[in-house]
Amino acid sequence: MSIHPNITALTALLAEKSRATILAALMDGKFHTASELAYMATIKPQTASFHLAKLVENNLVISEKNGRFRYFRIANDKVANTLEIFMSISPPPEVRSLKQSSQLKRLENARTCYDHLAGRLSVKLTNIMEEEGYIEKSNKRFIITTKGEHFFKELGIDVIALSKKRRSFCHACLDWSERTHHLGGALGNGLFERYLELGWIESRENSREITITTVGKSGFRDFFGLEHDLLDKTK
Amino acid sequence: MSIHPNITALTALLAEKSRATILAALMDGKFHTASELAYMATIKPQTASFHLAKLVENNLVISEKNGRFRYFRIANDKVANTLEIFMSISPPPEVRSLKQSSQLKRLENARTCYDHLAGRLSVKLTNIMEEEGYIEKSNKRFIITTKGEHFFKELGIDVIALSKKRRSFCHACLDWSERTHHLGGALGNGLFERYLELGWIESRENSREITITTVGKSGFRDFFGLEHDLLDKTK
DNA sequence: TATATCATACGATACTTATCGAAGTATGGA
DNA sequence: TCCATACTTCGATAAGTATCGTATGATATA
Repeated sequence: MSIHPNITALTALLAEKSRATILAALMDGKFHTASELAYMATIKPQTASFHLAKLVENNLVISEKNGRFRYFRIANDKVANTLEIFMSISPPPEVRSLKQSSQLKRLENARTCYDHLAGRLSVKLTNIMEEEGYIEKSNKRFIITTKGEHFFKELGIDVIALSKKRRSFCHACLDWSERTHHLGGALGNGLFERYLELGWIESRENSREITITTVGKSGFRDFFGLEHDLLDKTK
Repeated sequence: MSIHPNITALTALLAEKSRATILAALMDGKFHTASELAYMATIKPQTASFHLAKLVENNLVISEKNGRFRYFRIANDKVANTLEIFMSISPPPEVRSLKQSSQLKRLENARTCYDHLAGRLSVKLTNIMEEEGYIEKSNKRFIITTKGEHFFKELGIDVIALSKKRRSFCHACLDWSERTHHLGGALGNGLFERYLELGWIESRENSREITITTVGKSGFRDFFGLEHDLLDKTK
């Protein structure tokens, strides 16, 4: 007898090309309409609807109705995290073009994980925050120090408002390209939104790719002491 | 377009009950015959053969012929590690009996991960070795210190012989019940074999479960300073 | 009110694949 | 040499399911 025979329940959902494509598309953390997802997976809307119903039924995806549109999104950060794991485990696609290769590199450098930053940039920033004593790792989460409270306030983040949100506040999220932790949860999301607001990073349409702007380079250097050269070098 | 659409290749193999059962059975790191696996998955030998061929074809499993028997085993520690992840992600089975519940607890306490120790015991030992300065974590692996070389020699482990094996020597293996790292690779395997040899632990037939003997309790206390009480308490 | 758009429901179809019986191959022992 | 055992190959079958055409319901716009 096996120990965890339930593997099939989850994997069966991912073992289908169309569903996998839909989920991968949703991994940018944004809402998408059914037609949009159908187009991305190159299937008819009925088929997408069929798959989305299954994903909703199994609590991987939630939907929100708005007028005649229905918007779909990954259900929660736990699901997003699990999908990140699956993606990192699965063999990377054969690199056919130079374009694809550099796209992969950029993804490893900085990408979204559901609703916060992931990749090399995210891990670096998290490490710096830990070294500087803004946050401390405790068990499987981070806690904010008083020094950290000042830092986040200066950055323009309302820590108190964030902590009131009904979700894990300061979650240590496993980063799968870097094989270590980065900051997730409400604070991770708050930081991500703030970077966008400040124009430090830019999120591209229909992609999880994140680009660091010139303003961002200065910002991350001034606030975090992050030398941007570090990011370009692999390991 | 998705980034890693190859998820399907792996998940499709795991999405099938019989194959999942076979793989789970093989996760004890030992060789098993085709008939044995067929029996465990409650399918006919032909069907098992069919599945095993697929698993071999996709490099998840390797086979070795010995007389009229054919022995199957997980291909390598990377595959084993990946399967560990899948198992930890998938929802645990509903606990129906007291027996099953205590079995689960014992598995979380100490089990095999392919060919080395995993679970609470393994993580504790790894932490101690790191704190005592026998090993140091560097990037995604461990390195042995000179102090550590003495320690392992005293334990009766030939570090030099192990380092000559053509496999990752001192791999930091992610532990999925504990959500942190434990020691894998050739050294992890060497330690595991040595514990068995010393009679500190016992491996049960057809199970990944590991039990710590009375001799083992003293051994782990004397050599590692591990108080066995620590293991019984959850977190 | 009429019409176009978005999404879902239903039914038919075609494709995939897990399963097993029957037959075939390889090996070891009597 | 003969037979039992272990495993694989082949072919047939049955079950599951992804897909799409058609139709229906809901909503926005004109």
